[in-house]
Amino acid sequence: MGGGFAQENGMAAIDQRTEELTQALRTAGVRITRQRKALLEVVAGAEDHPDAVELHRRAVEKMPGISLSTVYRTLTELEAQGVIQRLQFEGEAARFEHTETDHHDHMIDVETGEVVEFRSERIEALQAEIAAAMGYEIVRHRLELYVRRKPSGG
Amino acid sequence: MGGGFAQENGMAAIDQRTEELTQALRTAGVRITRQRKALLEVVAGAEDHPDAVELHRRAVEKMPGISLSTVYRTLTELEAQGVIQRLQFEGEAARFEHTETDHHDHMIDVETGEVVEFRSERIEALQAEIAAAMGYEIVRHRLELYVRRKPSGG
DNA sequence: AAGCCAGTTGCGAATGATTTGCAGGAAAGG
DNA sequence: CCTTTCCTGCAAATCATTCGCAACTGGCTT
Repeated sequence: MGGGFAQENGMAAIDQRTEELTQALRTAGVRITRQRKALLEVVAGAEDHPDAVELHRRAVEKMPGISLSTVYRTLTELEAQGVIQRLQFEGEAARFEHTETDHHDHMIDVETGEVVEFRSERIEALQAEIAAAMGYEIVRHRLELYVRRKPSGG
Repeated sequence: MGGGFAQENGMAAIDQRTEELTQALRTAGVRITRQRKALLEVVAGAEDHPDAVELHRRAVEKMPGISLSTVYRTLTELEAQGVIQRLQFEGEAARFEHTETDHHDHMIDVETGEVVEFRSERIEALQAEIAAAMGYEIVRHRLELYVRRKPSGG
C-alpha cells in the first residue's frame, strides 16, 4: 500500500500522513490529481527538509512529467492549509516539512547544511513574556541556530 | 560637520559612526569614493531598518547619480567587514542596520511592518545550553518574533 | 458509459531582488 | 600631473518563485 519495498517500519505512518495531507486538500476543495497525489506521497515520506526542486525531483519518479510549477502551487496550497511548513533559511531556497503535532525550531549545521529540530518550552515561554512586556502578542516566530559541531577534546 | 540642520542631538554620534564605517572600509583596503562616502553617512544616520532600495533613495540625495549596484556592492562589503548587519525577514527584501555594540533580536509588527529590537540574556543562555547539549556550539542565530499589538481592553 | 465544466496542468514568459560583465572614470600615491 | 588599480553606472544575467494561458481532466451528473 505504501508503494515499493522500503523498510517495513514507518510505512504505515507515511501512508497515514499522506492521507492527512490528502484530506487537507479535499477539505480546501481542491482536486486530487495524480500529480498532487504523487507529491503528497513524497512530502509525507520526506524525513529531511527538502526544497521545491528536490521535492520535484522525487515526485517525478512517481509521476513523470509533473512540472515544477505544479509542485510550487501545491506546496503553497498545503502551506495555506497548515499541513506543511515553509522554512526560509539564510540565503537558501525555501525548504518544506510536514507539520508534525508539535512545534519546533531549527538548528542548521553551517558546515554540513544538516538541519536538526529541537524545542524548548522555556524559550517559548520567555518569548511570550518578552512580547507581552512590550504590549505585543506573538503571531508566530522564527528561531534558527546556525551551529558547528563542537570539538570534543580532539 | 554632520551636514544639514537636523536635530542637534545625535549628530555627533552619527558623525562618529560614519567614521567607524569609513575606517572599516579603509582597513579592508577599499577606496573611499564619494558614492561610498554618501552611502556611509546614510547608513550611519539610519535609525530604522531600511532595505537597499530605500538606502539608495536616501543616498541619491547626497550624491545624485549613485547607482543601486554600488549601493548593493558597498553594503555587501560593509557586511563582510562586520560593521553592518543584513536582516532577512519573511518574504521581504533584505534590510540593513549598523552593528551596534550590543547584539539584539527583532520583533516585527505583522500589521504595521514596524521593527522593534530587544534582547534577552536568558534566551541567549538557553540557546547556547540547548546547542551544547546536542554537541554543537552556536556560530550565530536568528530570532524573530512576528507580533501584533495586544488589545489592551479598548 | 458519456458529458460537462470548473479547477488543473505544463510551458514559457514575467517577477523581483540581487549580482555581474564590461568599458569608461576616478581614488591614491608617486 | 601621471599611472595603476580599483570603482562606477548600465545593462544583461541569475535565481527562486509566480503567472498567463490554452489544453486537459477530475469528479460529478445524467
